[in-house]
Amino acid sequence: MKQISTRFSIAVHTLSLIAVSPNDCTGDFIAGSVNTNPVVIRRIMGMLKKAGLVDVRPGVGGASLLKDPSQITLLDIYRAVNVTEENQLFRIHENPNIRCPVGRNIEQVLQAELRDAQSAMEQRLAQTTLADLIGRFT
Amino acid sequence: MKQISTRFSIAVHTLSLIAVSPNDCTGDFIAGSVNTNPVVIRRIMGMLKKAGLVDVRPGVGGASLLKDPSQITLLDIYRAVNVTEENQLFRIHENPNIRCPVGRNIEQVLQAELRDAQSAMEQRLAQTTLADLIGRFT
DNA sequence: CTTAGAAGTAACTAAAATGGTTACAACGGT
DNA sequence: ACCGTTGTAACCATTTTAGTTACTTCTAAG
Repeated sequence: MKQISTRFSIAVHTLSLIAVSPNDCTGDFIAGSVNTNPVVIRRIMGMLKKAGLVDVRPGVGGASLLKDPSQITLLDIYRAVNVTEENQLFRIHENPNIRCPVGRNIEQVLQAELRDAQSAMEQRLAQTTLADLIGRFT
Repeated sequence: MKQISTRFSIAVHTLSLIAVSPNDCTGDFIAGSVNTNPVVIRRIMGMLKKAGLVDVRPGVGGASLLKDPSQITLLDIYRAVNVTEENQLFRIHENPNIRCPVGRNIEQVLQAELRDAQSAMEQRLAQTTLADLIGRFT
């Protein structure tokens, strides 16, 4: 089955690190904690930057949060790294046979259901903030 | 972003067809309504069969539901076609640095949140039955 | 018993997404 | 000016899909 990219969990990890140790958070340092290649971190940092969650300084290095951890939800992070795809968790097969009653209506009927299901997941993500997570890294 | 396979929507389409026209539901007929290759349908039918949702008869052909449409939820179908993967919608990066407080705890903390989010989506899918959908194919 | 039609399945392919990697340009304090 | 860092481009191996061809197996009808 298809799974949601580790970009999401890496982004949460990255933001947690920045929140916990505001100093020394270079891409290489974060990559060391995540245990991956620094370029992977830079790519994700670029998405977080574009989403307005972090400020990254070229040259000198180091990142800082642009919002308080209590104001950043998992949904914010999820949306930041799931680029380019607007809103579609589920795919629906295309071009069903419109001469068939089922084929003619399946897309519209299913889309409403799947949108609701996706929304249920996202609303759950919106309930947890970065601050909530940090509190559990005892 | 990764999306959930069209296997799911095709499976819903397939079961709807079987429920609406219990006769003549051969793989080729279903493939004609879905507008894909018959082998794709046979593969999905095999999964639905293994999940105990349909009975398919080799030789003569034709499929029939093993449960009433009001007893088949979208979650049942979702689970039937998302084979082999047990329960993981989200992936979490592996082998974080355990010498880092964040790296040491991120997996456990995140896993609880993501499980809840996935569960929220699945519970929404469980609220809709095949009978609900069929009623909308006017 | 034979045959036609259908399911079951293996094997191959193209396309897309992912995550890792190397390489290099651009930037900015010290 | 230098050094460490960010920002990207380019490339690659792996995985997942979904479509396709081809072949075997099965069952009912003739």
